[in-house]
Amino acid sequence: MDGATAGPGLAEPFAALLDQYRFPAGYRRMLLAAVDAFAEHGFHGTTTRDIAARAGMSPAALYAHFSSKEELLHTIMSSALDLTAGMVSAEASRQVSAPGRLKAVVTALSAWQGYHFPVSRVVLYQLNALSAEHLAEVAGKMRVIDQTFRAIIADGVSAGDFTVADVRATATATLSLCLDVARWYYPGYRRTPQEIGEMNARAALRIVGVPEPPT
Amino acid sequence: MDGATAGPGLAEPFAALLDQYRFPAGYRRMLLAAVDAFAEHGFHGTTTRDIAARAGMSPAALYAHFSSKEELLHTIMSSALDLTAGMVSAEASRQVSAPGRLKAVVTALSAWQGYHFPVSRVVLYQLNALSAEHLAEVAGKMRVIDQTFRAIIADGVSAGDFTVADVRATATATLSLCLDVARWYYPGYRRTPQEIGEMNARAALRIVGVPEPPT
DNA sequence: GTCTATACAGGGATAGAC
DNA sequence: GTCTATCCCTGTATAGAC
Repeated sequence: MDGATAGPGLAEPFAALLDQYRFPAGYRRMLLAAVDAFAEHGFHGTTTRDIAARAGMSPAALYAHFSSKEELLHTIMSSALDLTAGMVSAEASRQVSAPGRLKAVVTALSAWQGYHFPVSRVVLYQLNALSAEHLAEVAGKMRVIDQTFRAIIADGVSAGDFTVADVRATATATLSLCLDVARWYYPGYRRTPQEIGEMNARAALRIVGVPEPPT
Repeated sequence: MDGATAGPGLAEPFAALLDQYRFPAGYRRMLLAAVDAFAEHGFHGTTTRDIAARAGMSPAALYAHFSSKEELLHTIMSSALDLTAGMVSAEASRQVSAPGRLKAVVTALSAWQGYHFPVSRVVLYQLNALSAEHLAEVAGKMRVIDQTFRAIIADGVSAGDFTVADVRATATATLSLCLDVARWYYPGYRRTPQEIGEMNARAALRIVGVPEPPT
């Protein structure tokens, strides 16, 4: 339980994205400290004292901003998923062809999972620490991303670009490529998140039966 | 924290595999109860009282078999990984060609991750609850599986069967397909673990540039 | 909105009988 | 090897001052 006191932390790239929310300073410090702590030790393995110490504040300061540790977790997941889903939707609409859209979303989401691996780990692996209500809400946000993948693959099949036996299963497989990056990626890995994204896009296109990527 | 008292639990398929270890009855019940509890709530979210209740024993009975909760976790991971790595090696040696071996290991490992999803979740997502020594040992066992995948892909490239840009990255991608099954699979899913394995094998072969699976 | 101090429940582990 | 009883620390959350 070392935990760097204050300082940026591994969630620094995520911090930049939070700017658009205009959160109060203390609230924001606490939130980012919690992302790093939850990613390292999990929700139940993290104490409110640890979060507060990383944020450079007293344990009680947490409750000026959040009613409970669980609400803090929910805020992290909810904002992270809004940003992720928005990014995926934006990437999907930057191209028209199904191969172009699949390449764009797999590249971007894979890179995102590496670049933002602390918060992505929290989102993927701390779901069952949420209350039933919060879990249902968060699961709904995740479903939006899944449906984007399904729609792209279904379109590619309709257009005759893709050859797949099962649209839903293929969406799951291509999503697995992207999401699993958050599990194994670590800073200093020999490839950048962007490079990982490009290789995964190539793999995803092969999975749907497109041997060479579109330009 | 409901938790079915005693009874088989979702780790029942794993229980059958443990027979070869000839563990004492109480030890075995405690171990299986812990698999279900850790898979549901995580290591830190599980109490020794919860484990004992699921096993139908008193909290103190745990310490007749394990010196600590962490040692119990380590025992689960270590035995599960031995069984998994053994299964993967056996599948890899049942075929001679690289395409045949890749198909065999991806099918078997994907099905395994679905069939044994509780223990697989514990192995994949509770690693940082281990002591440094235990983590190093467990990571070594995981590396064996990764190297099996790398060897198959390298062989396929050498033999001219596969066309990949990066052997290690391709091993990671095909492994992601298999391992991520443990994250999203749930009992009652519309496809059986075996069917998931077969679809993932098809996807993995496409990733390495084999358009149609070998028979 | 931040602090110090603290209430109070919960959890890992042990003692000692059977 | 299993039980009952319990120790004692840790952790979430609150009270109340500034």
